Amino acid sequence: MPDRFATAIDLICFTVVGGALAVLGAGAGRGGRSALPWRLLGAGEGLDTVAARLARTTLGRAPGWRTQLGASSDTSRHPSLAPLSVGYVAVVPAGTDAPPGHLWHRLPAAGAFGTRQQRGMVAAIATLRDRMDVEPIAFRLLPAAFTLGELQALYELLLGRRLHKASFRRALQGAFLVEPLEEWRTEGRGRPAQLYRYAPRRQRGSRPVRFALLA
Amino acid sequence: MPDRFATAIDLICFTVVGGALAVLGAGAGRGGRSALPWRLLGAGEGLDTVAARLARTTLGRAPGWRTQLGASSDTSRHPSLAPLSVGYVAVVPAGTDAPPGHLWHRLPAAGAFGTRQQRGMVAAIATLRDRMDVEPIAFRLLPAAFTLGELQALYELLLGRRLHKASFRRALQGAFLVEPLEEWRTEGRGRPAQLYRYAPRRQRGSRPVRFALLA
DNA sequence: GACTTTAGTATCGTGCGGATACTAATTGCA
DNA sequence: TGCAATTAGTATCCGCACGATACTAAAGTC
Repeated sequence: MPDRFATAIDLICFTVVGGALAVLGAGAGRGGRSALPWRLLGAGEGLDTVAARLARTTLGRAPGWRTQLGASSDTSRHPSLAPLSVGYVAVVPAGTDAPPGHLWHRLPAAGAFGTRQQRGMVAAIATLRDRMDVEPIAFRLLPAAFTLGELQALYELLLGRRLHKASFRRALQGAFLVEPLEEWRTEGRGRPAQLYRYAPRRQRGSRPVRFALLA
Repeated sequence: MPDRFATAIDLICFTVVGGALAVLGAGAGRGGRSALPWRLLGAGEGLDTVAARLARTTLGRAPGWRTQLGASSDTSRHPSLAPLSVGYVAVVPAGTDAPPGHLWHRLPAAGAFGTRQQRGMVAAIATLRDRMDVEPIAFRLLPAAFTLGELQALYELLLGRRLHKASFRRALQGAFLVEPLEEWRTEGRGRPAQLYRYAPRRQRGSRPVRFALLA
């Protein structure tokens, strides 16, 4: 008879709030400790299925993107007391309200979470950064219509460094990922910015561009 | 009382045999089915600890590199009957003998493994390919001393495409990853190739080179 | 000794990415 | 109403990394 373990699914859900990444915390009032949303795995349930349901019921909507981070054995204590946990990252567009009983914690959320969960967040952001060149993570963190300035700012946020405007746009154009709308948005002063939408057309001559390499 | 699950650790261990990747299978005789080495997680054990021990006891030595792939809930049946499994990838240098009761299966090992395990191998190779630019995976798949031709052939094997010799060497030089030995190896006909060893010196001016981008 | 084979290097051209500077369109203010 | 300031977006130039090609070097083979 082998050992058996309770298994928790953790959700690390990011959005953008005021130009910074923010992570969804459950049950925190003012200044108090927060925790990642989680759910125990039930018999006969698949990991991805449970993670998808956890995200959907927590947020009230399906996240724009989601993937598994990996499994960890919690020598330090998981809130559920489960010795095994499987982490999932998800993203929702900027502007998504935190569901009732939850809060967006802008990073670095030094005080709000335990150190174990903060380590998970670091790994989660690394995953976002690693995969954003090949998956539409940045676009899922933005509303359907966005300006190229917002898109670049998001890339800079995830990559942790400034990008060159002309190079960014050249690369973006070469990748055939976005489509301009006949719509402009004026943001205070300055020339209005044209809005774009994510419309990837993988076509002949669309060379793959690794934005992460741009300066 | 939450549901509890037996949990298996799977080991996907690669080496190079005759210019092709090979994966370690347990218990296969001639032509028979093979299975990945695995071990059930015990109470109070950490995932990484168990994976390291599984690799060490299976191979008789610590692998040159190892990392977690992720967790999966086995709707199709795991050999251990555990409903949960956590996969690990590892590599050992070319020339490592298969331990007693095990065999190296050169890829594509179409017949030897079940489809579930073959999917894991595909994911494992994708992980190797994704991380080989930032972790010394290729060097752990080679003996301590190797020729640049062998190194390039290994990169080509993992990336699945030919690389340009001069570009590869230029990039390698710029990365300060290897050090020439005062030793040459003659391989049948042709000029002998100088041997090198992995000796990374992260120093001023060692620009990071993404070999995966080379043609 | 000529040919073949493999290792390794040099040279050149092209194209991408970064710097810089420019145009465009709006707000704020005198 | 016009000018400065601000932000969006583009054009031009240039350096350099990469790929192509051709070369040299050192061994085996006939």
